Amino acid sequence: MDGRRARGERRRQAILEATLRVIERDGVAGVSHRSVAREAGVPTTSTTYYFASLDDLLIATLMWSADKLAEDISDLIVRLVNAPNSDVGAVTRRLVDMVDANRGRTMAEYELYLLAARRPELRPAARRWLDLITEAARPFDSDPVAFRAFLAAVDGLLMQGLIADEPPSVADLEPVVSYLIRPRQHLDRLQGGTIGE
Amino acid sequence: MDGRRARGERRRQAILEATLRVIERDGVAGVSHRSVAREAGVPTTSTTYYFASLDDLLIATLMWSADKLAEDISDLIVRLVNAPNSDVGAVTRRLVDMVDANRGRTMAEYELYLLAARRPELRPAARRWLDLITEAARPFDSDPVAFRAFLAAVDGLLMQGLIADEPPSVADLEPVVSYLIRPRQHLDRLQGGTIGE
DNA sequence: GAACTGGTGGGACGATCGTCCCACCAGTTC
DNA sequence: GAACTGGTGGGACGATCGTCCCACCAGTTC
Repeated sequence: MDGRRARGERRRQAILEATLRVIERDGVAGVSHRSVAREAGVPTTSTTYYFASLDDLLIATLMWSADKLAEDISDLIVRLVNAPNSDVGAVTRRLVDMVDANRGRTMAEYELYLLAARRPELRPAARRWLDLITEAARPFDSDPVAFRAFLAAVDGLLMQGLIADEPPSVADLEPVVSYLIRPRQHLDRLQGGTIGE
Repeated sequence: MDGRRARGERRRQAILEATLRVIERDGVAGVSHRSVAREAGVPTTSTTYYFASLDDLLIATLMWSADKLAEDISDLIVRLVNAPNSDVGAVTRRLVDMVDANRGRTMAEYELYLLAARRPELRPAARRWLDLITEAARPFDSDPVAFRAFLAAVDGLLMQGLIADEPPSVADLEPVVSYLIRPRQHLDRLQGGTIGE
């Protein structure tokens, strides 16, 4: 193994990670060769050495980041699909975590969405988690329509959580998540309850 | 009325409209004093005359745009809440329209979301339509949890529609929208159906 | 019609940007 | 150890950026 190549590969990775940190902190707008180089502690020319253009750097970073996140999230959802009665709380806690502790990460993800809306080549990366989950859930899923609604609502809850004055709590989100996962149970409970429709 | 002021007000408005066109076409990243001035057909200095900084221009544009959109959308949803059995199709068509014919407009709206996630002063504008609808729907709404799920899913369907390879059709979305609006009916139909759970 | 004032628009400033050039270093190959 | 090669990093280029200065125009006020 060529030691030069190995160190090069490490530096390339360091640049990707630095770029993601810049995006989390300042958004895609804050990414420039110089800002990334400063963050990574490398000379300005390194970023052009490893990535043909700033655009390439941005795309590489967002794809890499989306890949990490997709595997991360889909694990959670697949587990849920396999055992829907197990733990609504786990999903809710994960969502809260994404708009609170991992807020920067989630914003970066939606920066990617928006970029992908304008650039077709980024769309597969942006849809990665949706595709993974949909594929994994297919054999277990008896109600694809309700499942699509659930996936859409997850995106919406996250986006709306990002623009709330303060991040929603588990108690805020749990009823909604529970309804989305077990709608029948929710509706039955409501019917036996008060107002009705 | 001072004719100078009147013309000034018109030019101010023209700058706002030009800025929105630039955002729709190239995103927030494409907005600069020069690009907006070129789009509006005014000298570069006009934009700084009417807006103290580029940031002010951006914020003013997004707030104005969000206001327009909020009233537009909330009309539709309020009508729906008042008569839920009337026309699921109207809502679906509106959603399809937002990711197809009015795609640029919708992307601009989500640029605002993302900016608002980073800047608290923009959040009221970004939440405008959510707040309007929630307020208007309150007296008629017997299931706030399902309603929140519906609103989240609308955001998610729009975002996911923007990153689809081609915009979803009415036929694609109608089942999901129908389920979100009349979940009980959907579930009952499913139970009498095939696989069941 | 003179003084005032809201708006106009050309031109410039320093800063930052993406990108490239090029001399050089440090491992690798033979 | 000489030739090669992957990577390094300082420095510069033209372009574009936000913002400001300032002479001026055109309605308004008296």
